[in-house]
Amino acid sequence: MDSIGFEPHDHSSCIHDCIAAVDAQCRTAGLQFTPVRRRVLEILLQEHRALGAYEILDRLREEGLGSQPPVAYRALDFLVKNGFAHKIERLNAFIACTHPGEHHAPVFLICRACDAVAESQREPTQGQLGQAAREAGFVIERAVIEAEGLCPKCQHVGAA
Amino acid sequence: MDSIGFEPHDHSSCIHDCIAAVDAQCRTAGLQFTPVRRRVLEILLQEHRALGAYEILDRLREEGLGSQPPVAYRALDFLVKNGFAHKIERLNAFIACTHPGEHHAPVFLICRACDAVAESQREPTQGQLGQAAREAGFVIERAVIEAEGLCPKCQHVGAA
DNA sequence: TGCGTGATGTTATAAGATTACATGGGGCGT
DNA sequence: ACGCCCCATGTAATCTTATAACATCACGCA
Ligand SMILES: [Zn+2]
Ligand SMILES: [Zn+2]
Ligand SMILES: [Zn+2]
Ligand SMILES: [Zn+2]
Repeated sequence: MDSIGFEPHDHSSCIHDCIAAVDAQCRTAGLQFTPVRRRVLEILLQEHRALGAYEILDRLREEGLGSQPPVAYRALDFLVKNGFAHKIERLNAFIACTHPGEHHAPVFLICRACDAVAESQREPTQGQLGQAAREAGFVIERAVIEAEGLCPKCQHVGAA
Repeated sequence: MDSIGFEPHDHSSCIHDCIAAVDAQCRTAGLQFTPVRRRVLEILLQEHRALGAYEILDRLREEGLGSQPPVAYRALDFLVKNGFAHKIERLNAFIACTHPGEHHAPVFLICRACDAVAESQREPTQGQLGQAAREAGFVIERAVIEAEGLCPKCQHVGAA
């Protein structure tokens, strides 16, 4: 569960740890970490890539956990609103957060070849976006920062 | 047609100049700046905000320039591909470019109150996104950088 | 027990985007 | 002039993504 998602890691513990962390946070914050919500987060955690809402819904349906779009969207809304997952605007898809709960401004690196997505974080009010905003007198409340390109693994595949 | 879109400016000349610039560029590059494509760009230029494809299509339909989605999407594809317009992923909407033709990496500031959108530009491989990418060994090919918040005008309206 | 709040279940529909196929005009070599 | 290719456009149908609206249920609490 490191900040960058392209390196190999112990994935089963990655899932388990993250669920446990979110579970604890929900308890503390008085949020209901219900079966559907938990399952959706697990589904997202199983991949380090973004899943569309309807892909998630398909899996829920197979498991008898709900079959209509609002079921998936509501669970995703909950996860996103509370910082346990993020929406990748560029893909209209969702991904589990790799630093759940911490107040953060995520930055995504999306591999166009293998679809892996890495999450990093940066302070958005600093850097070039912050500078552009200050010049314009604009107050940033939320920032979408998503880069598309090739992850380390896929660069080597195509290159000689 | 300055880089930041929140300041007042001579809008009619802004439209005219931009169309003329794109027209010249198309001629140079051997691209067909057809009536539909021109009209879509004009429609986009009339607002400094992002328009959905179907909003554009509605206007085209009123003018008898085409009534089916592909007409709008094809014109938008042309404009986006050639750098005359941009898609705002966060809004699923499109906006005219304020520096048409120049090879550039746009950064958008979106006012959530009045929907105005300002385009600025920064070199994406520098700054914090570039740093995150380098740390991960990721090669950026394209970056979506969109900030939501309040423009200068709308900050003063809400505040006392 | 009765009430309020928040989660779910379900139907229908809105909004955004693409596929596939038909049509039509301009340039070009013959 | 003719046939051909390329590209833009016209049109129908379909697909994907997302939300609105309303019914139901379970829990905590007065
Ligand atoms: Zn995160
Ligand atoms: Zn990859
Ligand atoms: Zn631009
Ligand atoms: Zn504003």
